[in-house]
Amino acid sequence: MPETDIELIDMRVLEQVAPIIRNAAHPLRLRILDFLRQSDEPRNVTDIVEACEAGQAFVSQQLRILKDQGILECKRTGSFVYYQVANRAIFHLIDCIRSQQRCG
Amino acid sequence: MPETDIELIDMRVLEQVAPIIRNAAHPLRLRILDFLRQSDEPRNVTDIVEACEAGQAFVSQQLRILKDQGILECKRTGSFVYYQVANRAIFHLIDCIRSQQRCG
DNA sequence: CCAGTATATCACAAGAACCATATATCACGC
DNA sequence: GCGTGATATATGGTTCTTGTGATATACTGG
Repeated sequence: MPETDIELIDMRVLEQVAPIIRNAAHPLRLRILDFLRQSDEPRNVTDIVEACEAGQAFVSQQLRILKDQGILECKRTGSFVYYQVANRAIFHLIDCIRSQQRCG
Repeated sequence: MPETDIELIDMRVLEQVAPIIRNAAHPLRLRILDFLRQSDEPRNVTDIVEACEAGQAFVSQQLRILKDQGILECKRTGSFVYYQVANRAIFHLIDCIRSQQRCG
């Protein structure tokens, strides 16, 4: 019975990481991340809205959520705001989904 | 401007996968999954409760959620119910967290 | 300053997630 | 059938999430 020497991930790490993953795990937000991943360059909000086929306000809110989690970062250029992925660990998630396409 | 030939993951796939990831992305559920991953053999509820340092009812609920998502499966042996990971894609998640320990 | 486009925020109602407490079921040995 | 340990479900208050419509702010060109 190998039950003594199991070392689990620190609960504090889990508590820190869970909301990040959880926040990424939303259809629209995954789509945004996928779009940015495929684009391979920063994209402005209008482009993202188009790619997502969703309302502007809603997309903007999702961008905010992703930015607050440190998943995205953005920079303003004139009247445009360009977003890109800041935490590349998220690419693991996207790539995993992409490579499986039938996880569940 | 490379914007035409971007092929995004099908929205239906994202809608299917998102809740699975979302449901895994919870501190206690991640801990359960981590524990089962490290154990490398099915574990009964009491063991899991101990490893998680959480209430029995609560853990049982989380197990149910994970099972409903197809992430876990279980088999009964006498009065014990043994759980194990059914969808090994989840290990990517765990391993990713484990290897980074400072995603965010 | 004004009009127009780009982006962000607010407010809200419906619904879902969280977690605890209490209670139920199930299997076993006697 | 009874008592007990193992596991599951019910219930409910609180908090978080979702997606929408309205509105605000930021920047540009004229």
